[in-house]
Amino acid sequence: MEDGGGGGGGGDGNSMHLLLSILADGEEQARRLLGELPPADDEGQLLGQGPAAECCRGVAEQLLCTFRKAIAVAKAIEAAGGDSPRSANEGGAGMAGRDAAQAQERQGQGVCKRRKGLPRWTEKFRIPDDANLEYTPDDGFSWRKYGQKDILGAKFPRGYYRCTYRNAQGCAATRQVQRSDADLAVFDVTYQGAHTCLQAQRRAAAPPPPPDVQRSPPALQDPDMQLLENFRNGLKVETDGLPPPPPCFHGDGTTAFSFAYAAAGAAGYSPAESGGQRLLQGGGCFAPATFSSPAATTSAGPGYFAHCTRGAHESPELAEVVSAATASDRAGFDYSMYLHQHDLDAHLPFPFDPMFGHPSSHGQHGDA
DNA sequence: GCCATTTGACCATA
DNA sequence: TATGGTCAAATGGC
Repeated sequence: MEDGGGGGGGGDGNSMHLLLSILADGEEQARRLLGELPPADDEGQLLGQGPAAECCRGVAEQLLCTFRKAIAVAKAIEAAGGDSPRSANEGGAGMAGRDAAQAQERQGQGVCKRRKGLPRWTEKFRIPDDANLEYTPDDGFSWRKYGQKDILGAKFPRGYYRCTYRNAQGCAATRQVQRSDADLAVFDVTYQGAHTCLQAQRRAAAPPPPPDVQRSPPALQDPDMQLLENFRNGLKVETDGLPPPPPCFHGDGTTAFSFAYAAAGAAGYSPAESGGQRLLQGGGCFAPATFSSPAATTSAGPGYFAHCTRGAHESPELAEVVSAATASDRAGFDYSMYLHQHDLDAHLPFPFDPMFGHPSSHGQHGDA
């Protein structure tokens, strides 16, 4: 399934269309069922009916809602998987001239030259004004620099870092640090792969930081967060090639970047608007670009911002993740993290809010 | 001696 | 073929 999953492109597209067709059918039937039931009053009580009918209506509504969610997820997956790059795990297969250990390592870690199989997101760090030119963003993790390269069209070279514990603990996390051309005080830091090393575990075990200095890394130890992460992985979002979005102005006049409209373009999906943006203060703070909703997004201060461009590509786990996601509705899976109204309205012929339940609950994933 | 950084080369991808 | 990402030898600091 994984590589054959390589069929990821065309064959899966047909399957997805079939799936969408089935789901649409189910949705229609649920809708009809709902239509057959007497309407409810403002308080949800069925007019002139007993508890049984009320229960039926509730179930029918739930059914309709479930179908809508499933359709939305399927559409998002379909869109995200359209280009279906090969799985990173395939990277090692075609390699020649490298020793077996390297090939094995790459396969094992899902690493290929462009590491497409790993979750990828970009954050922005604003360094303190008094920082020297050698300053590099410190997210609290220990990184080892393994390369630097001049990037076409960029004034400053890009530094390549990997987790210090890559060898010792097999942590596949890497990051790329590049100073912004537009603002010397700003670094674009692209993370790829979550930390699986002990420092991530220590962080996970540590008491939560104050909301304005969120330091939890993308190493998602929490199963729910991992689920979210994995699901994100299947929803590719790229900002490359897009015109710069309008800046977001903070109250104090400073400017933060907004990458809200990542090119989910083809995917019709743009997560960053709410999913990834987080503003934090000053260099050294880590912006996990986690999955807070707009409501939960904190703006701890000017000058530091992060956005999430989960560029992960579909992964073999996606199906499993989606399955878990769709099945874990009661478990609090918040689809809105991934599927935003803007993104799906164009695809879905139904109102969106009901679809994701209670809007007020959005973004409260981390509240518990 | 160990570890991190630098840097040129290699290789995969687009 | 150009470009980006990674490797690994060389180098330097502790």
